[in-house]
Amino acid sequence: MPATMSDVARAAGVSVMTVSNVLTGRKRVGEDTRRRVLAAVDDLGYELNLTARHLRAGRTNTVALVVPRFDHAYFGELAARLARRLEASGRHLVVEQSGASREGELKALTLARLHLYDGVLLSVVGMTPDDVARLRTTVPVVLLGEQDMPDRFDQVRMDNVEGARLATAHLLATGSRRVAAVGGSRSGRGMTYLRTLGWRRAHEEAGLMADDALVLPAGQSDLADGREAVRRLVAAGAPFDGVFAFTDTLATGVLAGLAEAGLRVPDDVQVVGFDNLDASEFLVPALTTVDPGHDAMTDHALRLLDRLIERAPGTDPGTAVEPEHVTGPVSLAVRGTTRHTA
Amino acid sequence: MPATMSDVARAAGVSVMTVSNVLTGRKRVGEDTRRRVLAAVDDLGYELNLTARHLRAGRTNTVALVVPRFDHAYFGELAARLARRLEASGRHLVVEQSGASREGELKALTLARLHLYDGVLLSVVGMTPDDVARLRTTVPVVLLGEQDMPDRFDQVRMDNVEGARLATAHLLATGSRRVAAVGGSRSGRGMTYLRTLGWRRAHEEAGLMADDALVLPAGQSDLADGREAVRRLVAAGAPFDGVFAFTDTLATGVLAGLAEAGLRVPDDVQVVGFDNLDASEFLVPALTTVDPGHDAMTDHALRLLDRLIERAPGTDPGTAVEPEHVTGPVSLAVRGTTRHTA
DNA sequence: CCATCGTGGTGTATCGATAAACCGCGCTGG
DNA sequence: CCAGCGCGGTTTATCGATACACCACGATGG
Repeated sequence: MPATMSDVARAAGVSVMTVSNVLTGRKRVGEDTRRRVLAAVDDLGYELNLTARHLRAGRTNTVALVVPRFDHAYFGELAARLARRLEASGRHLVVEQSGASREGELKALTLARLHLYDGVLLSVVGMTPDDVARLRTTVPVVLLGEQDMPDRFDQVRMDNVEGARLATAHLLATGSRRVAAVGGSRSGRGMTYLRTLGWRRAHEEAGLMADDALVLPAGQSDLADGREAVRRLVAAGAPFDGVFAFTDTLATGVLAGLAEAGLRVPDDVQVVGFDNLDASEFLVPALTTVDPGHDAMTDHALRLLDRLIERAPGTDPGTAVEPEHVTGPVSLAVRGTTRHTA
Repeated sequence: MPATMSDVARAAGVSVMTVSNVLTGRKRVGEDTRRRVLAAVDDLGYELNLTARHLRAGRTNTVALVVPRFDHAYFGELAARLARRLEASGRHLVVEQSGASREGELKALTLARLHLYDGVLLSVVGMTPDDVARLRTTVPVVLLGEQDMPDRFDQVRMDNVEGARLATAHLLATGSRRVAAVGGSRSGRGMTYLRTLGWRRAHEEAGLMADDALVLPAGQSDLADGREAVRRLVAAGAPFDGVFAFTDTLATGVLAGLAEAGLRVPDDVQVVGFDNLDASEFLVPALTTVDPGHDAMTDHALRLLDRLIERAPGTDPGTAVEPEHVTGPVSLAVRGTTRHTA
């Protein structure tokens, strides 16, 4: 039975409102009364109930980040960056998991869990643009999706096609001729499709033919999938001298697979990843990878979210801000898994 | 202006309570009325306000995990495991970050409490036993700390000393004679101290002398710290033929440092980590590491938390459950960074 | 033939904090 | 001499959902 505000009020011989005022400092309170209240608070071990405050005030100073999975390094780093920024503005980040499934994401959204937060950053993976379009929520939401989502929402994306093109072009420019696309897929609209597109485009630009047999899909376990992809390539006897792995985690698995197969990196096979995770620089050899401009994306996401949150009080549909779709700048971090020349 | 329950009630021509009953299914409602209500809900795009429900019900079906940092693989994996278990019992996990500092942990705990989570799993790092002892909380809390905390709280720990002893003993048994302790510290009570203790103990048991000069502290950035430790060892010209890194992340950095220095693993230098992260198996060579019995720890933590949550309604101090301190079983996952024989 | 029960609903108090209105009181200025 | 005001509070209404008591009405049973 936690102490409530009126317990404190009674103990201090004042009204609840006075206790509230002392605690929030929103109104002047006599020094004497103030001390009595604080003493009572201390005495009863009282703690403010944020739920109640939220109900009344409509603000939580808390932003949620909904990610597909807790155990993906990319999202961990994303969360850390966001938390740092939010902390600076006196706010708070909590992370929730959607389970990387369409159902999970929908549940995370419709379950009205959203109302617990001032705003939500939603990493869309499983949901289709249609699902998103159907969302009826009044809570400020910014999508961190990979694919292009309906205009109704703000969205921050990576430039998947360009990043993939950069990665593949670099492999081709440094001498690789048969570049596998690990994590790719020939259909859909998601990240995998877009990066496959970039991979294809780089081939075209180099006047080369992309071989669809080198497109290897990934499943749920990136590390194992990356290794498995190499195993399959080797088993199939398909010649390959380069790998564009669609995430750094997949690339890590790929490196393991190559080592297992006795293939040297970058001498026999060059490898490029995507994400530029903290750990990638420390792999042996250090991973060449696409840097999706983390900081720029973080900045954009928070700017868009704040814009929505500011507007919230009025919520005048007339003055509705025009949703923005921004795309981060990509670049290539060249390291040890690729050669410097052909 | 989001639609409220009474908006729905008005639209459907029923009372608020009936709407509530339809939505929660807690009471029987006539099929006809039910349909009208659902239609109105759909029509107005109504979303349940969890904040209000929580305020009234006093339950959230949500458990919070407070970790030092979002961007540490260990905590990501921990969160994923916990979420999986909680999901199975119809509950929900949210993750918060404390910033690895004493203040951060205290603040996070306060916030967590205020948010009316049903329970909190707190990864203690910065707080001292004294801080913990001072905590006055009515919310179910289970500590996931490294060091031993006051009896008043349930706590799940790794067997740090034994794990470190195992790791070091393995290095010594397979021929290493000068084993660096990367991430170690000669004082304090925390994880670093305990693992240093295990490192020392293994030496004693082998009748060898542990050299304090081989204890290298780590800072905030494990990956860089691991690499830096090797650089320092090499620069100092201190001979060493084994490394016990206090986390797998440090070990990853160590491997990078060794590669940079042209030292072969495991031929010139053997390496053992601690944590058995998912990625560790995929490093090249695959990392030998201490497995802290993740599943057992998860099970224990949730069992203890549930016990506290069950008891919560009554909260009779007389029937208070006796707090438990459990320690997970550690074992060694032997892989490629160590040899099989001396 | 009346007491009892089940069905499908309604009314009201309540969770804890807070915004806004209000209220004595002593002081000041015109 | 009185309107006006700053100070230090108190009262009241409210946020949105839900627990609980209650009620009308028809069916059931002994």
